[in-house]
Amino acid sequence: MKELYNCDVGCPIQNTLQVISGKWKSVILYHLFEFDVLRFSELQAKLPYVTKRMLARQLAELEEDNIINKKIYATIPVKTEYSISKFGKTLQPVIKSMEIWGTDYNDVYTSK
Amino acid sequence: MKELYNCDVGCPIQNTLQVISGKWKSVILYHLFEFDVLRFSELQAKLPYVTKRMLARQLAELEEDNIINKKIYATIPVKTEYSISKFGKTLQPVIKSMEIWGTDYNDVYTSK
DNA sequence: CTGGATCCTTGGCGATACTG
DNA sequence: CAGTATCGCCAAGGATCCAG
Repeated sequence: MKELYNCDVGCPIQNTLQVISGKWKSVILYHLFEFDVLRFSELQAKLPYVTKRMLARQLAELEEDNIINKKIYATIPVKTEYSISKFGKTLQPVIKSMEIWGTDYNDVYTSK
Repeated sequence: MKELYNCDVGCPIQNTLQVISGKWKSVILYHLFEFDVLRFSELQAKLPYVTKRMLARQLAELEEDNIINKKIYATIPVKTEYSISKFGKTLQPVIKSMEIWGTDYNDVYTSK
């Protein structure tokens, strides 16, 4: 069950949070925007501090929300590929603005 | 202690998350961007589902990060005012893009 | 290789009471 | 009014094992 933001004051931010607030979702999306298609193991490599379990959960939620597409190759061993869905691409401005800010003010936290 | 996103792969998104990932921070910022100045009790009224304790913590963290300014009037009873700092205003594109997406895709989650 | 199921620990967070 | 302090619960999340 994913966390719910029950906002009764009609704050539009809440809708966005529903989708990207997961602890690692925006980072996952960032990488997927950059590389278009990534396998599970590749994502794991990019987020080494995130456990497999959490990564799988976050991916599952993103897929539930139709933000990403999951493609399973029934080879042996199995292979999966994740990519941003058409709907997911609408989030690009959000992720991009976060990326820009994070780049501009990189020093703020690395210097701490 | 605030949660730490220890990303060693140099993902700029992480910097942004450090600042706005708190459970209610982006919503707080959204309201502060809209109203410029808000008292503690006014923020409470806008986020009725957030406990006073959590609101105070989120505000304290935002102040620590120099995102918001806190002004205390030593009257009786005490009165405080919160506003976005100069540095905090650099986050406007991020909050704004979240607001836009949330508005555009409002129906996605309200219809569920 | 890509997960799911299970167990177990931790700390996030609510409830309540207290203070200047 | 605007918080802080203390207690306690429960769910988020880690570790490990299992499976197709």
